[in-house]
Amino acid sequence: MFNNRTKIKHLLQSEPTGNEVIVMGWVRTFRNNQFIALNDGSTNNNLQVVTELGLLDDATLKRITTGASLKVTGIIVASQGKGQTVELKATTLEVLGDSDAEKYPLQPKKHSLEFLREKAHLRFRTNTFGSVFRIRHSLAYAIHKFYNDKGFVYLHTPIITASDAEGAGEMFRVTTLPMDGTAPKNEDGSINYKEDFFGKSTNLTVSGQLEGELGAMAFSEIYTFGPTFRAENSNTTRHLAEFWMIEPEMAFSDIEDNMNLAEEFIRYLIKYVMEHNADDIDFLDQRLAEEEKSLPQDKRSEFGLKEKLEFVVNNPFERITYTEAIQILLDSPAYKKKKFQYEVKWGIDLQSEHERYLVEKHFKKPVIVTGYPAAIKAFYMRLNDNCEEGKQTVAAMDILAPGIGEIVGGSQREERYEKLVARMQEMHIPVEEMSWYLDTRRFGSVPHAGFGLGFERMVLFVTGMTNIRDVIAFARTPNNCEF
RNA sequence: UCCCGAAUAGCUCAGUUGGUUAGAGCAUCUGACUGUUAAUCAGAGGGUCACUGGUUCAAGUCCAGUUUCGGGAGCCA
Repeated sequence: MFNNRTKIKHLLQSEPTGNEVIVMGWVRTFRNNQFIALNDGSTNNNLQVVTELGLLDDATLKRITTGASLKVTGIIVASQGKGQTVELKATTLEVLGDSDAEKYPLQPKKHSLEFLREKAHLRFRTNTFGSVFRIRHSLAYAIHKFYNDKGFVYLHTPIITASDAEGAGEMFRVTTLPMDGTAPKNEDGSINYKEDFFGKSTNLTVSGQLEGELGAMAFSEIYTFGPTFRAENSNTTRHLAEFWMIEPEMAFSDIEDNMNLAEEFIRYLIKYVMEHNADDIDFLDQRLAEEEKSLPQDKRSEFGLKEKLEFVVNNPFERITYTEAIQILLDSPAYKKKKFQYEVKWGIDLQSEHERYLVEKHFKKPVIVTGYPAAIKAFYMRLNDNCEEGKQTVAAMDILAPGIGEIVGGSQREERYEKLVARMQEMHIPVEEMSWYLDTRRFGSVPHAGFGLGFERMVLFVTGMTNIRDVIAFARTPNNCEF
């Protein structure tokens, strides 16, 4: 019975046909006892519902409050007012759900993002979060479309894993053993995980990459897209304890192919959203422009949101090696004026301030850095041949985005069995436990490469939002697991 | 985890060198108006000044600790 309704987005694009339609939605504001701004989440633009005098009794009028849900039957007519071309002249109106005006937290005014973060269950009903989450949806859809169209197989890698060799940070433990001290113990007093649900110690995944590689060794190209968990005590605007990650993995590919795919991928996603969510991008663009007005001159960004997205779509990313990056930093005015807090020399991991300088000051566009020192990168990355003495590098690549920092991290994988095993031993990775992984190098090993793209960081970049907690529905961060 | 900052009405914020009864706009409620666009006009209600302790004749204001939030750093996507 509810399916004969018309969506507001559709109605707003239609002519004043004089046809009778049914709409349902939530009241944003009620003006003049006569004009209802109704929203159903299909767009930020509200439908103006006009109730003529005498249509509704006083008791019903009082129930039309911000947040209340309505079913309205009416005629689509040309609007006499200025803010819209068509409006709905109501013939019948039913309040589906009341919303106590004294208790409903959202007002028809601008709220701070901090306040709305505490009301995450209701913030979808605001323009900003409406736009953000419609865009998030579009991005998720576009990701599947991109890889599907290229013939990649969507592989669901496990959420629960016994592998603790991924080396990507602290993990959340998964167990059914009691926490009150009565868990079975070994002779040395440590917990006996043989008695646990899986017969071993298990955790939530920090990456699907290693399993992804197994898939790539059969399907040639796979991608994963799922939740990832890191138990790091990170309190920043770009880290979550539970986040989503896309990890493509391609056989018969090297670091060049990897960079090409990542760059094409990012550009595709931006283009898709600019085409399919133009209204939402416009809204966020204006919102950001308003925000910027209240900032001091030197804190304002050079580009508006749309300008930034268009620029990224139309200009190739800068590609430099780690060694070149270090040289640029050493030659920079910032370095000479001792502006950097951290030391710059070959062998260091690039700090935020260094990445920001390269991306925001020097190149002013996304930058792909390749060829990092082996000592600061993971065991599975392919050792580059013919390196200078003492400067062994790996075929790693990080994509650094303005305002976000690292948005992609990837590499060509070490496909040579002996070199991989030697590297694992060097880095104290338990080789026996990883024999399933090493089997790919024993049986028909091929050059292959892949990367991880942080989904929420991508949403941040496309929406121009600045806090990662505002682009995921219910953020999980240290000390916060509400809703 | 470290550094910096903040916490006053439902929301956003003001509150002077410590000194009467802590204010404004918006929201809410009551009434008026009825082609409005975050409607407008008039009136009303609304406060554990985050918490705990201290200094003082006197603390929203000063000090210490705690909690929470924000920004930055590290870890990373």
